[in-house]
Amino acid sequence: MTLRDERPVGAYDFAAIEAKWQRLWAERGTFRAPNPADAGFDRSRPKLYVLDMFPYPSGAGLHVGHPIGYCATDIYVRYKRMRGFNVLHPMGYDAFGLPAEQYAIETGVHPAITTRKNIETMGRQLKRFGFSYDWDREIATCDVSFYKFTQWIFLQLYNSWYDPAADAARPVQELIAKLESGEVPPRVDRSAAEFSGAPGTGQKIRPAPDSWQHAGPAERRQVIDSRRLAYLADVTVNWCPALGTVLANEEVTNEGLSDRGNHPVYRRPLRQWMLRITRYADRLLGDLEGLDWPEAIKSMQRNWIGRSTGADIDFPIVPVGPGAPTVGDVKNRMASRAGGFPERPESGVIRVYTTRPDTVHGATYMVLAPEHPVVETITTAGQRVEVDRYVERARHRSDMDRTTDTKEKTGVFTGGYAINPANGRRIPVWAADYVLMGYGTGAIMGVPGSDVRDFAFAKAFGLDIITVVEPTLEWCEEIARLPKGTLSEMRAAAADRLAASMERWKRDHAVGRKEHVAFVDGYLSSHRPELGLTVEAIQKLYVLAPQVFAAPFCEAGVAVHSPGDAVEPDGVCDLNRLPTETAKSRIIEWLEAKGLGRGAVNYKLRDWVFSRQKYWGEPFPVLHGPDGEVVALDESELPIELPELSDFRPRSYADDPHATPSPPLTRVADWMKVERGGMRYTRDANTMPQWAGSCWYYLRYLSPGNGTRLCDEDAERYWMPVDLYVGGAEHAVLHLLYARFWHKVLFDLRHVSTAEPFLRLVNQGMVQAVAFRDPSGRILNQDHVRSASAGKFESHDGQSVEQITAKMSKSLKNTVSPDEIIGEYGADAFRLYEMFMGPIEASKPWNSRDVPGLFKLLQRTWRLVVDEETGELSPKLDSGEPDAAAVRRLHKTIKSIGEDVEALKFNTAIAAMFEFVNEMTPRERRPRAVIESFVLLLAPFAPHIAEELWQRLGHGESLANAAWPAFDPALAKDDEVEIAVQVTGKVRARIRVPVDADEKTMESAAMADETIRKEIAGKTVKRVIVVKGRLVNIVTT
RNA sequence: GGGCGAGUGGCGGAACGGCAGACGCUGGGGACUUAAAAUCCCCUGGGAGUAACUUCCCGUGCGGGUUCGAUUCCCGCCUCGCCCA
Repeated sequence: MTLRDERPVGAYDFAAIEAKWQRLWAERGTFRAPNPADAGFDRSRPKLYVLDMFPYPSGAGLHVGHPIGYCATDIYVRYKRMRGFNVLHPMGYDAFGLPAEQYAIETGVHPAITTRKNIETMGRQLKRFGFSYDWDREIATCDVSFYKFTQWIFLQLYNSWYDPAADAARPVQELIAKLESGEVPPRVDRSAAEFSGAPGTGQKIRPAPDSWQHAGPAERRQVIDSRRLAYLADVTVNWCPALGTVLANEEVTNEGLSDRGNHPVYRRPLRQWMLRITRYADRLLGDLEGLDWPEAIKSMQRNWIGRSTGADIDFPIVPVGPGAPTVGDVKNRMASRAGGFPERPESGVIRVYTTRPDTVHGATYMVLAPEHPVVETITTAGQRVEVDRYVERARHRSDMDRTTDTKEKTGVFTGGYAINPANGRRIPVWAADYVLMGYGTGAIMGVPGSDVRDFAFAKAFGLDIITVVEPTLEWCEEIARLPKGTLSEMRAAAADRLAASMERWKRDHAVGRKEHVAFVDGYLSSHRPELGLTVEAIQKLYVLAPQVFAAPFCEAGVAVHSPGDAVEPDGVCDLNRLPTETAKSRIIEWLEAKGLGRGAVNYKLRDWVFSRQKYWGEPFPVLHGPDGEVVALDESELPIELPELSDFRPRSYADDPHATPSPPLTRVADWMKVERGGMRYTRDANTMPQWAGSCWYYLRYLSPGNGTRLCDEDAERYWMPVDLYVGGAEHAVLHLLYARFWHKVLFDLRHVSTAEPFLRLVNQGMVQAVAFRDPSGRILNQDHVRSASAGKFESHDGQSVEQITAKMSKSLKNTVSPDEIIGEYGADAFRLYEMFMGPIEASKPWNSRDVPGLFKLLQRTWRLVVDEETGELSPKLDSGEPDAAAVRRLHKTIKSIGEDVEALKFNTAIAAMFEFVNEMTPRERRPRAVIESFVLLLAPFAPHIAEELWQRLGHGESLANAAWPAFDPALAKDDEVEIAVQVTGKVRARIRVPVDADEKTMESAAMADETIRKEIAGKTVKRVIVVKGRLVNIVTT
């Protein structure tokens, strides 16, 4: 006989109840949200758009971590519906992407089929939770009806340019008009991405035409194409010939091999679609201010955008070879830059970007990224072999690896020299991979006295180090503080170390630096270890001999040696004794006046590489012409459907770094070839990255059936922006930044009405797993552990084990499927437990042992209403006038739950429910009106049982739209409260006073208490602090 | 290395600068039962003392500070997590 058969007829049968109400909600369309134009729409109600980050439909199904955010938003929207809001709460699938394609390669099953199947499975799982989504609005990004508009948005990007005058994206037609009128000069806008330096891949950049009128069609096209928000460029990518694809940085190991398969990866330029997100950097940065997002996410985005201010400076290259101009000629040419600072660096100069132009006098060398085009031309015959070898090796290293400063610095001297424009000094030009082509101009001025990496580089290769910023005394104090030992030991060690390195330095650098040598000698004689190292001595030492230090001073200070003592006096910019900020603006003024440089803003943010050499994604709606020209398709030609393909494998090129990748789509020959107007075109064989669909899916929910527009205009104006967006913090940067970017483009082009898509963002925490560790360090899953006594656990073989928190993972066998929990306790109990675990933003461990507690709450609620033996309403329900105590408890509960749900503090809201049920359970008479109100309070959290109880209590309508119980503060108020009486901060007594007793009354009641009288006897009362309704603190001497 | 966040009973966690540990789990005791399960009630931070308690002491990672009063605010340190490098 099973347990189930023994249960009384009226027992809480969650399985039947949940199935019944899920069916009824679907049949009745309870959660259908009408759009403004639809029947049944009520404009008098306020709107609320609550969005969950949609899932990728993986074959593995959900584990208990996934739905935690969905539970939270469902409670919130169910509550808001009861408060009279029109709620939009949709769900869909992020269905294009790599895992499906990977699976297809392994099994040969078409990704469309597996994806469809996974969506069905996941949909079934999601529906078991009883979420109140409007399922009529379900979308999947891989549906043609959806990606038609992803392609449409791409066309919008392609057909737009960023108009600096409007500070917005505008149609390309406007650019053409401005070019024709001469308002905009016919300049080719080359991006840093395109300026990748490796020759021979892309189109030749033609020189800018003198005027639009005289430009030929190809020149005109280039001017326009170079301004589009979507453009083709040769960018440096991680090319893995063996896998036949380009890899993301995360997919490349530190050794420069592919994450999967350990194949060599090469950094090489490849022609890719790029999106000009960098034009939006300032707006993406500025508009963060108005968003109600977690500070951590905002700062991650700020960090990612990485705006910095500084200057671009041109360093002329010292010419070599017979008949070359002299250094003097070059200086003269630079001095006569009457036309100001050129927009693009002319040949013969190296342009750098620096955030510290004030330190330019301290630039003692230059470094070019190995990919920099000047490396090719500046390298002297003698250095050629070494440079080529170095450049080749650098191609294998990832950016991450190259810039990690724990690694030894590498580099090679090119043999060439440049001239420091600030002081006329000749300085060597190096190539080194710690400089990246993608940041700034791909070249830097080396200022070892003021930059950590330059300092390490200069030390490693014996380059000059000059201090141009005097360190602050605070910094010198830090330096004087050494880790261990007594003060005198520390000083002795510091002095010995300094003395030793100074001796070395004296040997190497004595010539021509009399002052320095004199100082060092003086220092050694007067600051022997026993005398100690003063902070002032350290400061002076750094100014004169920075090379003896372990690290440079890189903060703001006061300029020195700017210029130093050995330069030509005429026309230099004197920065000495200026604080860093003033020095920066002074030198920028000077550089701009001379045409040698200009103030500049730089971003870490790069333009977005938008092509993938994959099959399972959105095809690009463009054609490539025979001359390399791009023809964007007309909107009316959309969608461009992804063609059928049976072999998804990318073509492998063994280990040929120069092979051209051929994405899977190139194999669909008849699809690739297009003929129109007698001309032969080919399609673009790349597809869009997985981010594309998720960049705008929230707009498609607004009217998923619309076949002609991405969304209805009036629906967009009504529902947008998203009021609350809930999802994991792992999307903090990429998804949320890309989506904001697309949204702003659509906003500029007047397709949407708000500048930002997501007003409020909440990140749910991760769900971890409870695990146990035995004395040998083995991790056990909780099925192999039993609890021995309070807090003590032991394994089945009797060893005592320790409870720990671990990641939920398949390998540890500690994943929990929601299906198991729902099967045993029901969806309502599951939802309650997920929310009771702790604050929504916190990561916390799942503990299945705790679930029955929430199940019991529901059972006890059930028994408040239903007599289990008979299945009838409980005879203890009392239809008479509710008593004051019950009413008071009810109103306290209304207040707690209401406030907590508004603040998304669901764990404490559930605690209030426990308190209510604990108080009602022992009662012989339970006021029916009070219990009915409680059922409404429970409804957002445990909707199935609440609907069932509501119905049994005689209500014909669903409570989904019933009014939330009104809170009356007067009814929630207690008559008396217990307050604490402290004597000098220590609680000595607790007394009861009327709830609105004033300060005087409270004080005299406290003074009247016997223990307090004894406590303060013989002491002088200095002061009495009274906090109304809380405590009295008597301060005695 | 830098930035951000977090450290509270055996566990998950509560606490507008005002009685630390709400609420749940675990554990203990009791009622009901022939018995068990279920259910209901009571206790459950540590220590000390008492015949009884309306007793005392300690306690929110560590060390300081501000305050009548600090889990909460400020400074320094330690540990863990996340992001960036």
